[in-house]
Amino acid sequence: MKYSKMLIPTLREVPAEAEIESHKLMLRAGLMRRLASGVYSFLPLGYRTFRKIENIVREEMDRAGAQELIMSALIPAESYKETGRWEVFGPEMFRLKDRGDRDFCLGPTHEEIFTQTVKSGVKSYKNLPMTLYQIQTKFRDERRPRFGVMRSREFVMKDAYSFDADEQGLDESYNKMYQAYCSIFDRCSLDYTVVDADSGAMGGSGSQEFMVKSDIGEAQIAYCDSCGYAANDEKAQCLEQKVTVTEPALPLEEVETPEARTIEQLCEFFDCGPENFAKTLIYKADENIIAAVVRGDRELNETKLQNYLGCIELEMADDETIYKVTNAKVGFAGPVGLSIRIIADFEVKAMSNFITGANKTGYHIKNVNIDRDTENIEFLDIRNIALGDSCPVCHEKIKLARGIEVGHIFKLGDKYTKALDCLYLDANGKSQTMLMGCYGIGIGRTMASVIEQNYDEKGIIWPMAIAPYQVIIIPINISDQEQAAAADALYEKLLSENIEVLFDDRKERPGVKFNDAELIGIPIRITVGKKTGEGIVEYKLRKSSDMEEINIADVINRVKNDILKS
RNA sequence: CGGGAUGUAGCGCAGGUGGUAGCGCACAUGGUUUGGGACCAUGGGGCCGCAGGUUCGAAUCCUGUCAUCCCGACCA
Repeated sequence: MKYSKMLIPTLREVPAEAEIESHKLMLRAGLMRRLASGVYSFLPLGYRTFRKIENIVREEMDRAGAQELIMSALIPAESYKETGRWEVFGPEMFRLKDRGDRDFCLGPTHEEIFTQTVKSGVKSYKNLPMTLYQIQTKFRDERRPRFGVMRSREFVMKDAYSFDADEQGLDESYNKMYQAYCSIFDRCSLDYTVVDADSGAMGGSGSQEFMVKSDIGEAQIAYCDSCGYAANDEKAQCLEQKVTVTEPALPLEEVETPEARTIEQLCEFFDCGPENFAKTLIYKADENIIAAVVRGDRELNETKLQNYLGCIELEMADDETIYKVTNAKVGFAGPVGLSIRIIADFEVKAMSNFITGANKTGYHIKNVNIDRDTENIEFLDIRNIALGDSCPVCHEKIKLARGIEVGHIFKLGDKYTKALDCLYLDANGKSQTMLMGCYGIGIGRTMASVIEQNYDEKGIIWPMAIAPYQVIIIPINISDQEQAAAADALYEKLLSENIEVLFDDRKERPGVKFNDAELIGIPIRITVGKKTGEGIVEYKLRKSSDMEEINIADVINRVKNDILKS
């Protein structure tokens, strides 16, 4: 392709809308433009990479035996009403009505639609297992779209759904997808980690996320270098600590703490660290009010608590409710003398002579010992794992990192197939419910993650497999007959060898061309300059700082070689 | 949804005691240039987010509204 004919609106300056590197670079390199918050258009250069990622996904899905199809993004409400998700999705679903006032939505995910399709088309165990997928646009009206295409409201996702006769089959289908995902992300040159994820209150026997470690990631992951354990922090298990030091239990003492209600204020007031407190959080779990107690310096893990309680909704209680159950304003709740159900983290059991709220506005209690001072407390793991905690597998120190979720694989079991009566007849002619798995990859997010891991101060450094073009030819002076002719001949030659080449035929100064080539991240750069007469051109890889002069006749082989090697 | 900030040319920004708009880059034309974002000259481009209000007069002051971004909350 001739550069002069292409729409590549590179920007020198960073648009004010972008905060993170991948977002800035995607705008600066002319890969995409914003249309509305969380809605983006891909421009020609960006779309080439986008399609390459799609194709890698497609090839690996096909190789794993999955079949591609495409569903409508416009879906009638009935499809979601049967499983209750028309309500569950709430305002996150883009809803609309047709001229006859019938409810529709733009699909946020397609479990129901695939299940219906399989239900009507598959009747016998002989047709199972079956895995179907699509690469299609999803719509979610996110509360807060952010970081460009990382969290957008309209995004392309590959979503696959497997249907099996039994658990063993589901495991096999799941493992095939796991392998396919590894191949996909390997081919995209992504450095990723697979972590255990929470499978939600609705059951399911397993779920894993493919995470790209990055400071801008929205998920916290815990991992262990010595045994390889890795989990999303919603899932990462905190071990029950052995009680090692036991101070003699001191008598309870009520202390007036008029202006201290946060842990920070209390530390100052009592002149001690946050680990000497236990904080008591009042929650509304469906229709019940409960208290959750964790050490002062810990974070409550709502997912763990919700899974334990088995409730549909879990939210912090409002001030009024807190006053009703604790007899005190917010900030003075404590487990001692509290009459509602109390769930405490394991760690609280190991604490001695700690401080908690007194359930009396303006007062705290010192020297609390949970076993002595309270009863009927349920102890379990309800806190977030923290740096330096023990690995639940090998007991070494846990490390923390942030991650971008680029893929998620999930054993759904019979959640949807049961609700929608997706049945098959087994070998005995008996009706059985199919078991389902679902598997997603965000295409745009994957693209942004690759950039997040592959850039320098000059711009993007595309891995060969997904670069918009493999080679860029830069004639230093296009007005120079000899250079122009040599560059053009080289261009035609590369094209005839089916190499994807961008020919920078613009009448620009060399600096402009070099800077654009580096910004858009083309892996191989061939400069046709003053040694053209001697049959010499310059050859440089984007990812390396070495530049060498090679004979024009050797270029083709060199390029082919570098493409093969990558 | 709570907190914070910003809307002036394609991009980045200035202007602000009220008098109908400016800089850099980009763009167009001509010329000089040609190995790391050239120079000179000329030129095109703006309902100053939108709507009300105050005023003889509003980019500027007031009110409302919309949009965008950041932090948080929430969430397949």
